Amino acid sequence: MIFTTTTEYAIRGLAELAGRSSDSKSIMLDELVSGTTLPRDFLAKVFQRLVKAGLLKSAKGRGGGFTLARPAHQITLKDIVESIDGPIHLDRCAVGLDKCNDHQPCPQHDLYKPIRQRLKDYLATTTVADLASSLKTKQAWVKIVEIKAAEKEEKLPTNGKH
Amino acid sequence: MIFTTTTEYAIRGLAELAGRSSDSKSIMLDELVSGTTLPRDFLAKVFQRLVKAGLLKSAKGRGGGFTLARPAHQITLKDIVESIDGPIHLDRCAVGLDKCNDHQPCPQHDLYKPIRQRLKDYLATTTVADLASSLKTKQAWVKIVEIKAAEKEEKLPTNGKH
DNA sequence: CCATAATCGGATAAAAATGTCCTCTAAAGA
DNA sequence: TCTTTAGAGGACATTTTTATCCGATTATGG
Repeated sequence: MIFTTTTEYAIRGLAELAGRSSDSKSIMLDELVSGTTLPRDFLAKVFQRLVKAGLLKSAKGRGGGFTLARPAHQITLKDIVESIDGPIHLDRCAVGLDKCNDHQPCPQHDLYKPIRQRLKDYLATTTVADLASSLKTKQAWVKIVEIKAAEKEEKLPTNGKH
Repeated sequence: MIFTTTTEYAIRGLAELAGRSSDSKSIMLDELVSGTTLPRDFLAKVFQRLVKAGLLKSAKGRGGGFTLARPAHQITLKDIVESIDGPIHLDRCAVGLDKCNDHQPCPQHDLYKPIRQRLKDYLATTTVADLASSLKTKQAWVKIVEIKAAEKEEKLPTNGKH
């Protein structure tokens, strides 16, 4: 829900990119996806689109790779979604009446409006920098859990499972 | 966004059903879709699922058709969505980290949470009765616009377009 | 009990989304 | 200049979603 698979790859890819390149060095795809579950070849296609949309810069050949076209805090979720899916059309009527829009609202339309507005705000204000930071925090979190699990394993060596 | 095509058909179909059967008489598919853009055969499949999910009752043969399995105000959007897509998984991390959930949240997760909660509330509180009422209001609205357009047409008979 | 009328359910098709592979092109460095 | 390295982009494969069709099944009414 909310995002398509392709869009999610774009989001994750950009978050990884922003998180890994401390300075503004370019990063290669192979490096970017290592340690993640991101599908290398498909992400390549997605990144091509992001390059054309102006969110990424790419360089061929040796020392090539990808860089953010502008600072991470200036790339929003909205930018990403629109680069992939085209203009966001959250304005459609929930009931599905095509002639329904902000100028000709149905009651349902108005009920849904505040939610839609919140979503829009979220998409417009959340940046790749936020995502990268979230990603790092989360990765640290996962690591801690793994360490604790390993410690537990040591104390219970009888159970050979996994 | 938000709903898949199939889910939207389900929503629209149920709204039509609730709006057309003043009492609890059953309605045939052909009658239901007449005057709408709902695809008859595909909706038939969708309705089969809703029957199995317990939202609709169906009757074969003469005098058959579909009825709501319970009062319109007791069928929520959530019920519909889950009948089609299975349990709603709005809880996935926006960043796409699979190990992220309410017990192991990442920062992004918490930012998105209030929106998700609002969406859930909307799905849980909006009923087929609401949708049917919205639909009727809207249909009346469209009719008024058509009439006004026709009046305008009479005053400008030179323009033969349409 | 037969003709009719309606959904059910299987088969199939068409379209869109997702995923993979391979060659071309551009850039860097020896 | 030649070789290596990286993304670009076309072709193709797979999967999922959406759509259509038709015979089977079930019920009604004469």
